[in-house]
Amino acid sequence: MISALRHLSPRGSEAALKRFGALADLTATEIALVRAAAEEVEIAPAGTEIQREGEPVRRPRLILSGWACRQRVLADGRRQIFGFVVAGDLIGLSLLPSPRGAADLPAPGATLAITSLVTCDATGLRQAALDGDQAHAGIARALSEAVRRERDHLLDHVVRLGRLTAYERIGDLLLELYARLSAVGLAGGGEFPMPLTQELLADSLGLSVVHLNRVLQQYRRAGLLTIRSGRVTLLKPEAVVVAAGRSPSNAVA
Amino acid sequence: MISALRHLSPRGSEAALKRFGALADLTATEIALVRAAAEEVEIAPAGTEIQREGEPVRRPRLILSGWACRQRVLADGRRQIFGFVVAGDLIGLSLLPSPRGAADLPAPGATLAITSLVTCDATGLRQAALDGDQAHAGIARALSEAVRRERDHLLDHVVRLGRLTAYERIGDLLLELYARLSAVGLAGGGEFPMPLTQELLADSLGLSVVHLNRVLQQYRRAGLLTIRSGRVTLLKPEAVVVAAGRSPSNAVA
DNA sequence: CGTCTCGTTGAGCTAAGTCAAGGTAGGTGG
DNA sequence: CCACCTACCTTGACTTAGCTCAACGAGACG
Repeated sequence: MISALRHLSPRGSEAALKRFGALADLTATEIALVRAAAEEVEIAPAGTEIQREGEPVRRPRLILSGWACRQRVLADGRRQIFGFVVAGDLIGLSLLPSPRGAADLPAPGATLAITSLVTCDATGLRQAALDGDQAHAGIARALSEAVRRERDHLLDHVVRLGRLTAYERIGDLLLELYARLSAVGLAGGGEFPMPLTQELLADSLGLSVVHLNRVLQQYRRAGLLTIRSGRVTLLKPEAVVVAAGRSPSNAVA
Repeated sequence: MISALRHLSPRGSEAALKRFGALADLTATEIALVRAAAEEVEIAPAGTEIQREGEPVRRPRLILSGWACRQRVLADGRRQIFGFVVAGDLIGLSLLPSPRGAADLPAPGATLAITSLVTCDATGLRQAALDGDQAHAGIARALSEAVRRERDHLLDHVVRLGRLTAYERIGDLLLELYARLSAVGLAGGGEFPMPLTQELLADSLGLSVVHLNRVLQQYRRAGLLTIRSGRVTLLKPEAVVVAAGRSPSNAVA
């Protein structure tokens, strides 16, 4: 199931590495450490279940390129997606101490590769962060920051699902993705790649595919944005911010 | 705002301490450490905002008795509650390394005392967990476990909001509360105290108060449970499990 | 004996879901 | 090159879960 090929010399992972470094100031030594970790990559084809729910958590990995999502599937087939993972994000990372005991716990959700996914092992980075060595303080800060952001995204998602309308939810999620992809250099000028099917978006936003489609039409007809051939174009980003019901101050976050 | 009285010799906190100890096996020394931390308590009256959103995170605290909730309020007044906190739970705890930098970050949500809330400072416990001393391994495991459970509850909440019907959401939340309170000895025989108003429940479950009320009627009329004078009674717990759409295996979790 | 908070109920409305039928584009095999 | 999948998107018609507005009841409290 985790059919993975191993390669050397990854391509196209520069952005992810740069973004990881942007989480905190890193020393030259630390940067070298990160690059070394990214030397040996694993490629998972689209559709692969990187992590199965309930099975022991795998070692932490840094995404170098591609998209994944964390999800849970109910007994009757209903699915809820917790969030999406893009280049520069980490999966399976917990900065809890106690190396033993903390691992081998059942995963609270599955992780699914949406596109072909290139990752590298982040176990070394995690250990560097936890060894208390002052020389690795930057790595520690970067990983803390990554964990913190993941948690914040989850809280945002709870608000979306609980208290935003379908129209607001969509705008809000697209703005989050735009901001996150911009940080990795994968978005700019209001555009970004969008490999997510409407089914994935619907299962993330707690909507039916049909309704999601109709609400997207509203955005399209209002001239606020378009989604075509795997790309999102925010034609009027400020208007989308308003549509999402965000306060202007919260806009860029 | 954080009008807090300081007392010694807390009363009624035994259950919370016992439950904290149940998160992991603790040595006698560790138990003494926890008891020492619980010597000096802070009492926040109901309605107090223990932690304001956006303000620097306060030092971690262990709840000895009372209820609180973590929430976010939107610009137009809509509110989303992320979850409830009861005796034995921790608030403001992050086990990230880097003592500096990790603190002073803006809180991603507010924490509100629902009832009068008795807490004690958990900074010492946190430090004991992070100092790497083998003598504190139990504390470290207990805190990791607490963080892990909090995250799992949040994921459950996302599923509730995104993919469960109102009827299922209510049953599911009540079952979670029942399980958690049972662990502290505050619930048993299908009964537990319920200081939450219908407004709090509604803002947690992403429903309107009116609709929440009506769905509660359904449960009541079906003879599955009652909520009266601050107490929930699960008359047919197994039937509630079914109503919540949980698989039997997942029932007790 | 007002007033306040909380719970309850009715009436009517709307956001969102379901069911069902096409449409489009890329991919594969004859 | 065409014929045929298959996965995904789109649209229409209809149903329903959940919301809003509004009124009222009951207990708590000064």
